[in-house]
Amino acid sequence: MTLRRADFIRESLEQMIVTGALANGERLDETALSERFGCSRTPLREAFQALAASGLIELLPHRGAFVRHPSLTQMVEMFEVMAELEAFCGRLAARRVTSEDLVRLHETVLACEEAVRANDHDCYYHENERFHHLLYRASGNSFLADQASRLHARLKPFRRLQLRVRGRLEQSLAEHRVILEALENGSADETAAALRDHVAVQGGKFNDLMASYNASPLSAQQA
Amino acid sequence: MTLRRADFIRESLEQMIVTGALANGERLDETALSERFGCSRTPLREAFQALAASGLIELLPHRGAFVRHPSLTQMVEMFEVMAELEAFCGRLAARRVTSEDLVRLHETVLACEEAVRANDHDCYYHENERFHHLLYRASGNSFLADQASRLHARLKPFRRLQLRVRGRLEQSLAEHRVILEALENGSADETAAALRDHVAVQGGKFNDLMASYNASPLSAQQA
DNA sequence: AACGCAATAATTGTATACAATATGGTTGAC
DNA sequence: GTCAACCATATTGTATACAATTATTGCGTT
Repeated sequence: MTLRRADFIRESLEQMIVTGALANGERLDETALSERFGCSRTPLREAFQALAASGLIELLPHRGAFVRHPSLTQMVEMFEVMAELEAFCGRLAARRVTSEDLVRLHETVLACEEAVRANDHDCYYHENERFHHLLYRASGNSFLADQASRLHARLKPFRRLQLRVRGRLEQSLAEHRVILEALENGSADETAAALRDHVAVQGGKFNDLMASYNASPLSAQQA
Repeated sequence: MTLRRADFIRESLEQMIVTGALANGERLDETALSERFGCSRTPLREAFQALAASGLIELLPHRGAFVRHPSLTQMVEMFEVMAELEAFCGRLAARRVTSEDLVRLHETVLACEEAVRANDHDCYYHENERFHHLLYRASGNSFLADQASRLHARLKPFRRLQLRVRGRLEQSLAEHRVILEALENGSADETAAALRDHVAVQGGKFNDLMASYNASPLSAQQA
């Protein structure tokens, strides 16, 4: 039971940052936040350390904690890395995937199909998460899986925006099917390529992303 | 000027962990360490947060901080990811590298040659670091460069052990030459492949690594 | 003798008090 | 009138005191 006050605060602040409730460049006032959370500055400062480590805020000595939303450039850079990490997961998984993994992956694809039919974006979103995390684990490299999961989590708000684009659900589902088929065939190159294309921000997707970025509350001026 | 006590402590503890001065599974006593560093528990706890974020220690609620050295399996996993990250850096750099970057890379290769002639392992080690960091930056993706640098830093103690193996210096230098040549030719595939081979733990290198791992102070029993 | 429970001790988590540093405004000189 | 230096204020960094939780040890029971 991890009932540490600091952990709760970290998660809360993380939510507030990624949802845009806290604007970019905003300074996190320790006193104000401690009153808001009904605690002292101590657990807040511990939460700050963790947030700074994951890059969500910047900690300037004797000056305070500042929210750092990724710029459009940084976001594209992160997606570029994410695409490569996922491709590598797929490459390894093509050799190492177990039959149980494949069963679970098939389940998520079926669930995704159901979600598309029902036009249930939230459901699709969650099954999509499950598909990707299963894939990370199927790589057989737990360190890689952790790294991929972390970056995946950081890109979460932007992915959510992307899925709002009309027709993206169906396209995403079709790509999942291609990935899974390549995986079952055990062809590493095809799996990797399919995942890279699935994740990478390129062509029309870039314009969609840029549009949603500009429309999102995260788009406040950069430092 | 970042003269925070907590930052100094973090670096100190980091050193103590990676050098093996702190054994695996060892519990970090807040009171004992605060006396040793001549400070209170507060900056120590902040340092713990940062160390936990980079995976060097594990923070169990109400139980304390425990040193977590990577197991041989985890180490191999990390090298597997490192190889892929560097390969990707090379792939991008092959398209994006500037002439200034190439000049600097040539300088490090020359310095490495000098170090090999003088049989100066420390000098070679530092120039090797410089070569790789230049490459990360040359990828033109600063997020990727950061991620690569972080993992590179975490693998530092093990790489140092590897370079001790007889003949490894000359082989490493030769590989640097191949990488740089591929980079100058602008051939992404060759650069990526050369870097993957350079970093990957495979064949005889695996045995060398395993031997040095078992001989190192980090090899204490896993949790 | 072994197991379980309870009280005690030790350690972590949090609050508060104090010290050090940066920021902003005011005053003075040029 | 502008710039620079200095002081006042606010905020961060650290120390210490207190609360909450866990580990340990001893005792009693089976």
